[in-house]
Amino acid sequence: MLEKSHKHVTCENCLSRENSLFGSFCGEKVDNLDSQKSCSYFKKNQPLFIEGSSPRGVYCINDGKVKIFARGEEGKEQIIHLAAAGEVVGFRAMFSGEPYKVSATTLEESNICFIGKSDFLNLVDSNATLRNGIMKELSKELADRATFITNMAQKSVRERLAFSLVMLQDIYKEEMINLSREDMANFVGTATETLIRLLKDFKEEKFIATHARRVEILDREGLLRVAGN
Amino acid sequence: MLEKSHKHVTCENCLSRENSLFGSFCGEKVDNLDSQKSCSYFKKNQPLFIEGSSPRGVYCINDGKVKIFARGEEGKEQIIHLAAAGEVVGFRAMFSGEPYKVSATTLEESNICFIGKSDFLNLVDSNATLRNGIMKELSKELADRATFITNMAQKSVRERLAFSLVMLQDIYKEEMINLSREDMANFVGTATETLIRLLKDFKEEKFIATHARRVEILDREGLLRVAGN
DNA sequence: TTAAAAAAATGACATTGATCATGTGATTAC
DNA sequence: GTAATCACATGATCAATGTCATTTTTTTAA
Repeated sequence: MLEKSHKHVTCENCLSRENSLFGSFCGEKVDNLDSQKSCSYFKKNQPLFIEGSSPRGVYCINDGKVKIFARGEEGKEQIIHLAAAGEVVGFRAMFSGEPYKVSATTLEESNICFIGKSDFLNLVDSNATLRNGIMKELSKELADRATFITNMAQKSVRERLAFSLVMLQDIYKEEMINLSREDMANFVGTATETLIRLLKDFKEEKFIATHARRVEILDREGLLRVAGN
Repeated sequence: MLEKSHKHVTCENCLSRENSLFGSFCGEKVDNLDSQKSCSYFKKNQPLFIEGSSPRGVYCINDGKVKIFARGEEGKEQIIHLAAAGEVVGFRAMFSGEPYKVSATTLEESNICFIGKSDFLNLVDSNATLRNGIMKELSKELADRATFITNMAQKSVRERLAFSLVMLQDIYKEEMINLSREDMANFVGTATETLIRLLKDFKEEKFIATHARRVEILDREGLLRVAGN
């Protein structure tokens, strides 16, 4: 596995920056950003921030994956969003002026840069392109969540799992999906046992294959058909 | 019932404006806003915009209520948000640059003002307070939807209905809740029959009373207890 | 390498809540 | 005023899915 802990990252040659909120930055803006950020290595299952605490800044994922989740009453996690390289997480609560309503934890070892609250807010104030990018991002995510809610309310677990697997493939790209069954269940919104049973069904129906915990998508179209999308 | 069709509304003395996104406006800004808006009367169940169409501007509710909903596969509505006087609806899609992913329809007769896309975007560009208000609003709503998703995934219909009734009371204030059983079911995310049965249970347990279709909350605390919040 | 712990998998069972059928009451249109 | 339509309500049924118990496999740590 990639040894992420020794990577040295500058914003200038950060590949993840290209598609990120900071993708429009160039020249001295990049240098400026680089001087404001601090970069650190996160182990698997290490929290970036937790529900109830106050935001201190934003996290820009250079490499790795992060789950954003809320906790229901009995403490059960509901994963709201999975963030991959290039995504900036944690800025929503900074605008709302309230403590975090969700938590963020790494799903694998990750390199993640941090930008302090005031630096970030100054950037937003002084850069219209960044600002528009953020408004666009917030709006898109709002639309995504409307779909999420509708799926949750109207689709069966089987349909939601099929859809989730396709989404997961988009996040994991060429890699195989590598999530614990519990996390997967918390993403789909079901019990772990139910999730495992349905994965088995999908395996028998040749939609997927499993290699230990890793899941390989064999028939994306088929899954989309099951999902009814 | 109030005869809303003949109201004449100016932004200056619009009570709903106070708590709205435009609450910070004063002096010529208000006059300016007033000259840009057009105000119209909407009948009950009249659409403001529908899923798939492109945003032409934003709608500011002076009086009345609006449901924001998505449609699932078989066309079943899922109500994502209920908007009351003072709320501005329809601006999210304007920032995302995509067609509406949701629809908006009045729930009762309403007075609603319209501000065209370019006028609104100019306002946003030139007014930092408005902009911050919008970012705050978007972020808060994002957090609300995380809770919504978690409730959907982890709570029983009974718990969700209890919680929904409390939310509805906050929207209807001193008035009684006046929603069709179908709309209520589409808000809670259940079948109409199930909703009706549970309302009956709550009636027997003295949490609510019904007057024809109207629902009166008798025991808000009790409902919150049932909801587990 | 092996023991211990954690995660995954399977089975049995109970329960929720959706669906379909039907009836009753309220509102609308002519 | 009456028919027709729509919303509300209730009953019966059953599949989907959650829960609890147990076993097997995988991972971790000594």
